Amino acid sequence: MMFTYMCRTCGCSFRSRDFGNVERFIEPCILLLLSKDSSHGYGLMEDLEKHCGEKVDIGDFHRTLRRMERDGWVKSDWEKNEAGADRRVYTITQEGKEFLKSAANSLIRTDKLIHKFLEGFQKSQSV
Amino acid sequence: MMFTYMCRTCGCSFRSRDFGNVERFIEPCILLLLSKDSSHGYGLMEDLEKHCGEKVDIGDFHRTLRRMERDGWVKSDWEKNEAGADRRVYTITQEGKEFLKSAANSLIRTDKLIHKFLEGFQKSQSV
DNA sequence: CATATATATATGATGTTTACATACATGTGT
DNA sequence: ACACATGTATGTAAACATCATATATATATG
Repeated sequence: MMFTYMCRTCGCSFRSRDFGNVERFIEPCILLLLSKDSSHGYGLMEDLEKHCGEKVDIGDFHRTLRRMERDGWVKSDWEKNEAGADRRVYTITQEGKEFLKSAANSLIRTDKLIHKFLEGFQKSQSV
Repeated sequence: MMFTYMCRTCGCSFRSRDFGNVERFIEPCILLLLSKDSSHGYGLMEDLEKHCGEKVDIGDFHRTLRRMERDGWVKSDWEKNEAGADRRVYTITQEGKEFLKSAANSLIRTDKLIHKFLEGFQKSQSV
């Protein structure tokens, strides 16, 4: 999620990330989907765009899945695919389920911080 | 905000960031404070820990303020200080006020994404 | 059959952000 | 003289994100 700004002095455009990104938000989103059913990377994409509301970079996405396996949240097995290239099918682990729970708790805390900020902001705007 | 994990293979402990951080959340928090009154870095700390709820690294914090000035959200002036080292006093700019508004809007959107996730998660847990 | 397209996974290069340590300067209290 | 509080700043390394590109297979189309 990048943002294009305009430089105030020379008028050149520069890029910066949009604001409000939750770091690695994609991970609990993936785990929530996998907690319902095992799936493969490419197939998770469509569901993710529905659930996360954001476009996902496919390269980054696969790298994220490999890291999640390294971290123990998921495991993978290759599956033969008649209709195209073979698939690596990901399954959530017990540790992944526990991480999903703790991530949900962290997100509740994050949500409170955001609310606290928005409350203060709205108060300042209504003056 | 770091988190200590235990490695599953060798038992060593490794550190990773806690989950749920909003990237550069500190920036709109600073701007919200400065929209009420100009202040200097060190002095903003106490208020920030109240408003952001998290500890702030002072080195990182000053670097953030310098970047925010470079980006045009704030401007600074040196102020003589009888009771210690001189202070760099930051004031919000018009552009900073506009960024604060757009950041608030982004955070409303972020909040919706988190809610969508938490709803799905709670549904999956109640089965 | 050559080419394009959809499905599918992976990596290289680069820049940004964060964490932690450390440096530097001034004034106060003992 | 020394510790401590106040105050700002930088060096370094790891983690993270972005964008481009590589690789492979199956299907559709001219």
